[in-house]
Amino acid sequence: MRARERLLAAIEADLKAAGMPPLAWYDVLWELARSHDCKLRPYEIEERTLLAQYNLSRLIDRLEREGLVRREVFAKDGRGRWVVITDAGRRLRERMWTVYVRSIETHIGCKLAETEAKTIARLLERFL
Amino acid sequence: MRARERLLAAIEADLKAAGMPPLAWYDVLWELARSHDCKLRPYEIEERTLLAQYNLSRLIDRLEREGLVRREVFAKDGRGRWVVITDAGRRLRERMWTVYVRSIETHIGCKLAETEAKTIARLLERFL
DNA sequence: TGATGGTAGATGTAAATGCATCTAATATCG
DNA sequence: CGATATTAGATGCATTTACATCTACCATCA
Repeated sequence: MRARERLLAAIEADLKAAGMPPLAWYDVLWELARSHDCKLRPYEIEERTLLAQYNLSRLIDRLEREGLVRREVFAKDGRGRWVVITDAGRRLRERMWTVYVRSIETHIGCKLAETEAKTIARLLERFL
Repeated sequence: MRARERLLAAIEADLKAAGMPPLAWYDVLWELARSHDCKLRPYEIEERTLLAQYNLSRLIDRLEREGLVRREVFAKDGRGRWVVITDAGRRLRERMWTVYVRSIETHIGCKLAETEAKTIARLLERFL
């Protein structure tokens, strides 16, 4: 819990210092960018990011307001929506990644050997 | 990050189901209860819990409003305060612990062997 | 001593979150 | 078919958090 607190604070600070939005934006944009058609249903984003439904709904509002994603109708089910990443969204994600990857290397990579990182991942994935 | 998300959600849910306040309250009460004189300076709580200063200040407001802690003057430095845990605070912490410990056992203990838990702790403490 | 800078903690305001609930659409089953 | 239940996502409202700044006090040093 504490390690996560420290690391997240450091990474968020790096993003902010580079004039970037919060990490949660990255997570959503990344899930969209790597998805099959660059679009996902809100509930799929929810599952992948573990964001709460009502938080995600509003986060999508913000992303949409910034032109990073677009909501489209989901024809097969009138209740559903597609969330589609835009070119601007894709570009922002890439720019965020250059900051993020450096941050990961600085705060995490240099403190863990490959095998150690794998060990942590193996043990922690039991909780998922 | 995800493991923490899942675990914290589960633990918070257990606390809430038992009619208890959030885990952050526990953390503060616990730091106070185990401190030398059952009192700490706000900045000490901040260091131990990693809560942000402005969040802690308001969390202490809430705890004080509930009669769980008391703010007292810190004679040696007029800028400082003592935060003192009250009997009610101590009792609440104990009641929270009975829920919390069960929650830890349910969600964590049964999924990790002692040595595995120690491995995680050893690796993650590099970030602290 | 008194100007300057730093520290401890509080707080106004804006933004985000949590909770409960709502709307609209679909699924189920008599 | 029609009533009822369920699901996807949005939203009103209260609480909490973030950011910036403030107040009060202390430390330093010319």
